[in-house]
Amino acid sequence: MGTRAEYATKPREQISQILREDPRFLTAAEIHRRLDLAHAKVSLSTVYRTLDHLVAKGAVTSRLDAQGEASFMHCEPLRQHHHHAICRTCGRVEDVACAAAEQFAETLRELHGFELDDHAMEFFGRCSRCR
Amino acid sequence: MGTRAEYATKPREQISQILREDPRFLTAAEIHRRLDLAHAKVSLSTVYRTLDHLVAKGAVTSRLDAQGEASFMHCEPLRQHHHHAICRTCGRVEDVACAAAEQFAETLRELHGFELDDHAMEFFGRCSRCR
DNA sequence: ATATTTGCAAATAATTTGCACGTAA
DNA sequence: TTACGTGCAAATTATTTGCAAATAT
Repeated sequence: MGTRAEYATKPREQISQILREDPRFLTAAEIHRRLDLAHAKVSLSTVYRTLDHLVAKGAVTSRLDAQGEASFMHCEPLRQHHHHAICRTCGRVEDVACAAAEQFAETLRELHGFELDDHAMEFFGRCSRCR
Repeated sequence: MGTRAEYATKPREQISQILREDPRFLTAAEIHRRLDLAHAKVSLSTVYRTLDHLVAKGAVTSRLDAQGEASFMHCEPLRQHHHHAICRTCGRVEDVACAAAEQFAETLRELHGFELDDHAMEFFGRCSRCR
């Protein structure tokens, strides 16, 4: 019914692997470039469709970078609510537990009468390796 | 020298006014539509250029909506660092003082060795009027 | 066998740009 | 008068889509 069959294809496996091996947000174009380097002939539209598929599946998270370009990272956002700290130098992403946000929700309710139902937070700086 | 002259033109005044009168993030297309309704004949490219100008001036803030489309709001971000609470029902935006973020920076440093130099936070829910 | 996935080329849609003309100073 | 701004049409760029061929089940 609701769920449909899912085929294990080479492009999907290759794209998943690229994402699993690199904890950074990559654009469709960057992934396509890496496939080229690995001599995997996958079209750009397949990259887009596969990424959509992985996001729908819950295996990958996407965000829009500063230029408004979509980028993707291997990350199960449904597992536990958390945020990301993105290193400006190496691009590496670390998961950050969500705690302050809960507290913030309380503040918002008290000061603004605003009932929170979602939030987005991202942090930028230098990770411990790059400092 | 560095700074260049700035002319007060009708399109700029009209666009600024639209933004000043509505505390919501509006897309270029939406602003263009409102100009039309007001029988102000301004081209869409002028809307884009004017918005860029206002952002560069520091009078307007922009963000990318969920679809990746740029939207703009009258807001001087340089005045004081703060965040936004966006009402899902009416779209009205309230400024939220940044305080928890400072505290969060400390947590990040302790737990991850991550040196924070910027952050972005957005909150979604129902404002006091819409609850 | 057949449902799903892919490649290719063409279509979209937001945004930007070149350039000749208009306008504020 | 001259630097700055605008309109228009064309270019750019990321992303999506139609469809026929390929592939996994």
